[in-house]
Parts: sequence; C-alpha cells; structure tokens
Amino acid sequence: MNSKSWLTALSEHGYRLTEARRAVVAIIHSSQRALTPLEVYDSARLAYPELGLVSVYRTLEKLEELNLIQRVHQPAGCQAFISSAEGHKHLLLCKRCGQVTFFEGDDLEPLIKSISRRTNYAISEHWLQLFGLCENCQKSGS
Amino acid sequence: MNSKSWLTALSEHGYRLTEARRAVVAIIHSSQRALTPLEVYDSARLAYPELGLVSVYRTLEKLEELNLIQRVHQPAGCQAFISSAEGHKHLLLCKRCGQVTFFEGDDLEPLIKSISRRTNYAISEHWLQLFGLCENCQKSGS
DNA sequence: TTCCTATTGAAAATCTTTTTCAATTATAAA
DNA sequence: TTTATAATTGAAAAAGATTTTCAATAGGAA
Repeated sequence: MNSKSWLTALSEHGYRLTEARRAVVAIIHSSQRALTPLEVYDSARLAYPELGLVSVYRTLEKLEELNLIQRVHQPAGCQAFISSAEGHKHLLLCKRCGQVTFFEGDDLEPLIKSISRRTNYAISEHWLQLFGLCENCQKSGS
Repeated sequence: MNSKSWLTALSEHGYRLTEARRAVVAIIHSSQRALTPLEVYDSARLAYPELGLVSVYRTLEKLEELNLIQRVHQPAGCQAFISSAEGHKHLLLCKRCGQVTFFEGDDLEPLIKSISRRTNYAISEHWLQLFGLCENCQKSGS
C-alpha cells in the first residue's frame, strides 16, 4: 500500500486532494514509528510550511476513519498514529526507538475461547501489544 | 485487598492520610469499572464536598505509583483508572456497562517466544485486553 | 499540645483538541 | 478552458484536561 493509494482512497470517499492532505499523508505513510499530531505537523511543515495544525488533526481523523492509520497506545501516551497493517495484526513496539512491527496473533483463539467460557463474556474484540527492544537497539547497547 | 490496606500503603510510603485521600480511595477502590478523574471527583464530592479536583489527580498519581490502581486503555479514551489485580493479570471489559474483569493469560508465553524468534525482538512486556459483553449485559438485550 | 511541613483548594498556567469563520481552492459542470 | 460552488484551509477563539503556583490548613511526630 503506497502513499498514492491513500490519496486515491481519500478521493474515492469524496475528500478533496489538497496540499495540506498530501503533506500529512506523505509524512505519516513513510514513518516506521507512531507519530503524534504535533510531530506530524512539525515534519510536514518542512515540506509545506503553510500547513496548519488543525489540518493535521482533520486529516488524521479521516485517515483513521478509512482505516489507513491507527492509534497506538503506549505507557507514555495514546495520541500517536501509525500506518495500519492489512488484515488483523498486532503491534510489537521497540521501547527504545519506537519502531513498530506488526505480527499475526491468530494463536489467540483458544485462549479467548477459554476465557469466554470461564467468565461468561461474549468476547468480540481483543488488543494484544508486545513491547521490547528491536534487533538494532539490542546491538547498540542501553 | 480492602480499602484500609490502601490507606496503610499510602501511610507506609510517607504520605499523610487526609480526608481528601480517604474520599478518593473509597470511591475508586469500590468501583467495578474504570473511572476518570472527573468521575472520581464527582462521586467523592458526594461524601466530601470540599474536595478539589486537583487532589483527585494527585491522589490517583500516588495510587498508580504504588501499583494500587492502573490506567485502562479503551477506544473511547485512556484516562480512566481501576483497582489493580494482584499478580499479572489481563483485562476483560464489558463494552456496554464498562465492568472490568481480570484474567490470567499465562498461555501467552509460547506465542511471545515465537514472535520473539521471528522478529528478533527481545520482548519484555505485553498488554492483552479483551472486549465483549458481560453475562448481565448479554441478557438485558442490546 | 505544639510545631513543622505535607497537603489542600482556588486560581492561573499550560497543553491538547475542537469549533468558528472568512478566505481560498479543488473539482465538477458548462 | 472558464466558471460556479461547496469543501477545505489557517488563524483565532473556545473548550477540555492536566499541571503549577501559592497562601492557608491540618496531619502526625515529638
């Protein structure tokens, strides 16, 4: 999924393709780690200085609505966004550099069924997130 | 773990036992669902009207520091707190009434080891949270 | 009971996010 | 192309949430 297809998706949902949106899409689409609205704003303004922070919020809102990005929850805060993976994937976050890696977690079904039986809950969603150090950060010491 | 032991814990860590703290502890300790600072404030003021919102924030901060409460992350927001379970437990949340149930998730180890092998991450923490409908809310229709 | 200092609540400050609004601009239609 | 129009913009204001400041108060050790 390249950055152009995000623009196409926006367009197909009746949203106009503006400079502000292109700038925001370019930044968040190419990031390997989750970015806050302010970080997107600061990075995107390097290429498009007229950009307003409000447009960043509004564009992130639309990208999230189209499932192109998703919010990342971390101990330090829950305002950051990253490109969504296709299909149902879970997140693995590097505690040092913030890099986000997706992984499949299908093996969860038996656990969920067992919890469901034990608690009598009808379970419809799950969040699984792992934290650790990526290969690079392990190498480069603490 | 009763509410008195939270007060003891606060006291043992050098914090004074004040009316404001007692009021906050009483409310959050007895809640079955996660409460935001504002919800704690509103509930606690019924018993102790002089309470200030600032003291709610400050008390929640200390309770979290002592691991007596923990922040609950939800699609709707991440500002709410619930009593912590003892030992390593995961959360199961009712999407309708908000009730929080803890469960053990030890069966996760094999999955985590496999992801670790596949991604070369050194995984040190995990978050697992399930969402669904509790028994009561299933009964009482949508 | 006294004294010291942690704690308090009110107000102000700070941050983040949302709303308002007049000007601009993307896009469909002519 | 040009035109018309409605979506979008950025700035400013508003709204919310959280933190800081500060003088007054009250917990608890002596």
